[in-house]
This record gives sequence, C-alpha cells and structure tokens, in this order.
Amino acid sequence: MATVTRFAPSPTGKLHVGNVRTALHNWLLAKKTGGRFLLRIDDTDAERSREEYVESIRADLQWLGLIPDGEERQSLRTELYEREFQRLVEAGRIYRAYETAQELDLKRKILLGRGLPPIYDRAALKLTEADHAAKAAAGERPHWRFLLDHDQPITWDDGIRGPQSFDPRQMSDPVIRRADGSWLYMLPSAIDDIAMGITDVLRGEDHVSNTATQIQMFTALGAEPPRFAHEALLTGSEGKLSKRLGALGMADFREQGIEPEAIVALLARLGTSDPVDAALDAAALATSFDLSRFGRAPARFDEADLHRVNAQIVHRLPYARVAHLLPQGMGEAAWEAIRPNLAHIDEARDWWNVVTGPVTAPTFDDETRAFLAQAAKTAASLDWSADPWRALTATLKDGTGRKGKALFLPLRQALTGHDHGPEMAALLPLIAQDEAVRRLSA
RNA sequence: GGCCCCUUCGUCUAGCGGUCAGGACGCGGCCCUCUCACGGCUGAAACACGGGUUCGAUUCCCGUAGGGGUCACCA
Repeated sequence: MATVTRFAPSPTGKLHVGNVRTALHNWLLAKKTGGRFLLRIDDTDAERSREEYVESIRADLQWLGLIPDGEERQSLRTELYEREFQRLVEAGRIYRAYETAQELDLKRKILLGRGLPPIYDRAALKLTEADHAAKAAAGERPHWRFLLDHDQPITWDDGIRGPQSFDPRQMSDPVIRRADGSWLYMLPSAIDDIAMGITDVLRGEDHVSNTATQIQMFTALGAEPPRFAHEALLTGSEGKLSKRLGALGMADFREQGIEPEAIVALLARLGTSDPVDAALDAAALATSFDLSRFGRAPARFDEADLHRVNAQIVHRLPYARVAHLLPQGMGEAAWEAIRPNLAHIDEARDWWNVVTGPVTAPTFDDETRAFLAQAAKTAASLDWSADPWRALTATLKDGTGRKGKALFLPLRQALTGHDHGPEMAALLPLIAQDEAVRRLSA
C-alpha cells in the first residue's frame, strides 16, 4: 500500500519553522515512496480558527513547494464524525459527563496536592439513567468522554522513538465533544486518519500521549492504527522554540530574502545525522529521507545557519528561476556572473547597477591614473565580443610590466567602484565598451 | 509535582564494552586566485557530573544536575 501522510495544522496562527518542519517531513516521507501528502485543516475549534490563517497556511505550503495531493477540512466533515460518534456510543465507548471546567480543575488540583497523578476519576460513568434524566430535567446538557479500555495495554513501535508502551489506567478518558455538540481534536483526528487512508502519522513529540489514546480509538472504530513516528521538537538558540522564532512566519523569511529552497534544505536535515544538502529540488531530499536518522533530542534552529544555506542556494539558482526577480535588462550571462557574490537575490540589483553605471571610483595617484589612461586607450581598440578582460589585461601586462594585484586591482576599482566583486572576465563584457572606456578615462 | 524522552566538538550528529571517539556546518591556517565565493589540503575543538557492573566504559545500571515534552471541554 502506498504511503499516505498528512499535515494537520489548526488555523489558529501562521506556520512557523516547527510546523513547517513537520509538514516538510510528511511531504518527504510520502514522496520518498511515491505516496501522497494530504493537507487537513483541523479547524474544530471555531473560537480560535481564522480563515486568514487557512489561507496563509495554503500560501506558505505553496511557496515552499510542498503541494498537497488533497485537502480536507474538519469543519466540513461533521456528518462523518456524527456517524462514528453514534457507533461508539452504541458500543459503549463514549459516555456522558457533567462536570464543569471549574470542577475538573478543582479535582485535578486536589489530586496533584496529594501527590497523585491528575487522572479523571470516571465519576460520570457511575451515573444511572435516572441521574441522566434528572440532569436533563434540570437543563444540564452533557459533554462526552471516550472510555479507555483499562485492560488493553497500549503499545506501538514508534518510527523515531522505538517501542512505546502506555498504561491506559494512567490516562484520563478524553473529552471528545462539548455539551454544545462541538468537537474536540482527539476523535475527529482519528476518524479522519482512517477515512483519509493515512498510513503514517509523523508529528511532534508533543503528541505522543495523544497517540496513546488515539490508538484505542482506532481500535474501537474497527481500524488498524497507522504507523506512528514522533520527532523531537525544535528549540531556538536560547532553548524552547523562542517566542521570536515561534512568531516568525514564512512571510518574514521571504522579506529577509530567504528562499524557500533554503528553508526546505535546512529543515529537511536539521536534527538528523545527515549533512545539510543545499538541494534545489526537494524531491532529491526525499530520496535520502530516513526516519532512522533522526535524533531523539531537541535540535536547535539557528537563523545564521539558515542564512548560510540561503547563500549556497542562491549561488545555485538557475536564471529561469529568478529572472522575474531581477532588474530590467539583466540577462542570463549577468545573473551567472553576479550570482556567486550574492547572499540574497535582491542584491543582484546592486551589481547590475555597477554594470549599467554610473560608478564612483576611488581617487587614484598619478602613476595609477597614467596606467588607467593607457588601459582606456587599449580598451577602446578591443573587440568587445571576444573576452575583452583577458585581452585587456594581457596587453597591459606586456605594455606596462604590471602584474598581479597592481595590474588587476586598479582596473577593477575604476571599472566597478569596488575592490571586490564578481569575476571581471565575466563582468566586463556586460559593461558597454564605450562606458568602460569612459570609466577608465575618468 | 507525577509520568515520558533526552544529554558526545560552538552547532547537527555517528558510536550500539576495547576506536588515535568519526563526519557535516562553523572557526583558524595553507593552496588555488585580480577581489569575493567555489574547490583542495590541513588545524583547533566533545563523551554533563558522581557512583557502581566489568579485565576494560562514551557505550550497561543507579543517582545528581540540566534540557525537552505532557498531565485542557487547545491542537
């Protein structure tokens, strides 16, 4: 059976590096075997879900090149949840409860105070039909809990963490539906994973305890649980996922001149034993993607690393990929000449301005001015279409005896106004001959 | 606080009782070179701490410290 993975964000905020990393890994896991990667908008929480975030999630995935092979939206699937819910009620796996949030909170605090784990006491399970009728008569509507099977130990072989086992007696029966009928995360997620044919659930380790209870849901729903893997979370340079990093969205990176390829390349490998590969094509990263290479300790995300990878990526980007981002008139030859000197694509403009001019050269001493005057004369007589830089420097070398830095640096400075920059052999042909002569004569 | 996971160069990590503790990124040096970048060579750089077990611990066990996660009518 082909691999089917899913990325299931709740649209309560913008995607940050942590989310994106999980999305990417799911994409890689699916594509590695030619499987499918699905997007599921987990918007059961109507209070916190916002349409603008749904759109920004889609846009960010698009930008990153993580195109979903399908999209579902939980708020549109409540009929399915209702059906499955009824099945579980009839099977006795869901029961009614009436404690208020405040009461539950109090119970938890009491348990905690006595040094006991804050597990729900199942008081509502002991209610009789008469009790329920009385509650109803008093206008109290129940919320609903999933009944964990205490006699069924929970185990799975985690793709990253290895064999896992949980004792359901140590866990609370999760509330799955509010009194107003709205859904909580836990059950719809399991129902959808079944309905969508998800074979592999890869998510952050903040979900391991959810996996434990959801495994019982899969079983109760009559389905074989998918494979699970939980990756260690990312931390910022000062531990945790810093507030700053958590708040940084893809749009912020975009504005900083970070290319999606750089984010993909770094996040694909960070926390694994594979070296970062500045690949332009995410599919190439998928081939070597392997859960067994993941560490179990939280990895640090360093923005400086991202900028470094970005520079490597920019140095490899083909003209076709960037043409629409370049200044008017800047062609492929110019891009290839300038590209190695860029950390960000938009810096191409600076070097293109050097090509088109005007440039401001430093002040030269008399001897150098004489040399440059001779260079101007030579340049004027050259065939500009035939490697003018080589011809120019060769002629001047013979004519003046200058060599090395003394030969090249003044020419570079006069022609570009800088003492560093792209290779002159590639840059000079881009500068018009008369313009070059003018700069050398100035 | 309970439970779970984790701790090897600055960073990401390999290691699965005996290794000069390896690689990658970064950093230093050299080479290449008109500059920057690339590339090549090279150098510095780590087993959190304390007890065990063992002929021998980075590796196994216990403890301490530290980090992360989780214990919601959030996802």
